[in-house]
Amino acid sequence: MFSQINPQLISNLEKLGLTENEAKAYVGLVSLREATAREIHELTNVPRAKVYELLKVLAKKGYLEVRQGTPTYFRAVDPKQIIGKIKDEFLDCVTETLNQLNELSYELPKSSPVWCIQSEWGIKNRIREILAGAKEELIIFSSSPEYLQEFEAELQKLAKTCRLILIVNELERFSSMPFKFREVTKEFKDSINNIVIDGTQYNEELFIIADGKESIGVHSVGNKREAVVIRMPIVCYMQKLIYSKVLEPSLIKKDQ
Amino acid sequence: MFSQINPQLISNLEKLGLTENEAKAYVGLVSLREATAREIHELTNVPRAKVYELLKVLAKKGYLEVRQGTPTYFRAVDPKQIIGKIKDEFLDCVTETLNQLNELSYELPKSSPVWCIQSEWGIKNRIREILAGAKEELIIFSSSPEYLQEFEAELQKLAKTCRLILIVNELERFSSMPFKFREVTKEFKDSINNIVIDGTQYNEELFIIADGKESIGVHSVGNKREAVVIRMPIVCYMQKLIYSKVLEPSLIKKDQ
DNA sequence: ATCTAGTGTTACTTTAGGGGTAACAAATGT
DNA sequence: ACATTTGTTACCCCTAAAGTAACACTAGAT
Repeated sequence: MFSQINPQLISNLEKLGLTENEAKAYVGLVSLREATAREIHELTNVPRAKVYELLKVLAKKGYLEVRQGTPTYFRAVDPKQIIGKIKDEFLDCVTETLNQLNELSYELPKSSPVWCIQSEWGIKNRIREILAGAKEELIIFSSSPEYLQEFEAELQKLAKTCRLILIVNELERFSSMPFKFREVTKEFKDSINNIVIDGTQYNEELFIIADGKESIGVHSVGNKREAVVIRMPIVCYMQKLIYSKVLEPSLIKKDQ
Repeated sequence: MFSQINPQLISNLEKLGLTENEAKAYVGLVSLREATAREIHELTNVPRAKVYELLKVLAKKGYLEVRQGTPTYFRAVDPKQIIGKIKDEFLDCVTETLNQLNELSYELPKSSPVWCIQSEWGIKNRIREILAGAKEELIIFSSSPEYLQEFEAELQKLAKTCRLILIVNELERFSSMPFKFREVTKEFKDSINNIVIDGTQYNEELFIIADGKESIGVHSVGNKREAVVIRMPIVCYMQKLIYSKVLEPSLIKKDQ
């Protein structure tokens, strides 16, 4: 009674493959250490009638031990063992699945010209992929220090192997990062600040051009982020051109 | 068409948290690399109407990228990334869950006298636990070399630190294992061979007594295995006595 | 021995999520 | 202008899991 069950724990166990009631019963039993069906029911509010079958299932899975009798007593197996078992089985499944998927997809040609990515994780993932693939030149425009910072490690590595051109909208806000930044023209800065199309406001946060053939633009629409990957060489050359005009003339690198 | 979808792969992906249709759609897209909703539908037989929402969900999860248009094109993200992400999230969940469970259960007192274990895995687990806890003496009866063999490694370690008494029903069948075995009396051998209670046949496969205070008996009922753990010192002393009478008199160790 | 409270089982209802089908508006192509 | 395809919506169906209620059986109490 005093120790109310942690709903977060229940939902975690559900992610590990138990049903809600199974999770509740197991947690109840771990709390009580050793108990009858009724005691578990009273602690967890799982219908008493259900507790019996649940415990049977859990016993068959090896999650608990049984002492026959009236009433029957149950005892939880050490969670470390149980969770360890679940983990091992899951990891086996992971490697097998990956192998099976790889049989289907020889290697990804990354063929197509324009792609839109809608998941936060997918965007970061793709950015890292592009950074990892950059060989010679990397042009980056950023208006969000926080977001850029997430890739600081990768960028520092890249700084050794290829030409890094970092363009930002306000120098001061990026002063904490150990890179040489350039600033865009005021004109450009104002024009990019808040783009509104069809009533929705776009906010360009990051733009990367790698080796003049691959680009990714990240912008937020409302509170959602979205990214567009463009792989057509022509488009990227064009965009390179734009960015070279976007910089304050005095800051343009000569050898570019 | 030619590359029929591997149902094993689908069920694996389901274990990793996708629904059946999500799995099919994803596998279809990985196979096609880049495709429209219709193409995925034709390859996987997932109703076309469903494909759209499925792909939306998968895109939001970051499993694929989108090229807007009519028709909209979809592209699978490298499975290594996706499965890796799923794995990481799962492992996070595992450690969090374990911590939460451990907050509930300080340490398991393993108090109670008699417990029954019904899962194959749970039995082996408990046997190893008992072996690990043995300090001085270990009496083991086995009638199944295959089963005993599973614990060969543990037993070899134990042989150095405590008195190992291995009793078997037929010496020849255990000749492949590097231990000194003793044989039971014919009388006992016959009596234990096939015990029938209430029409069901019990087959005692393994019996362990550790330090005269903890015992586990494993027997098969029909094709199912079951184990009984007994932790009452009295019972175990009694059983030790029985086993000392069970051995051929000539084989009894003097200092026992 | 009888009564009663608690144990264990069974059958039924409800609910939610996933899957399948059909119909339709919008977009595209002829 | 028409036919086809795309993308969306509204349904139905089925199942797994959760919740409910009733009942036979046991064990202890009187």
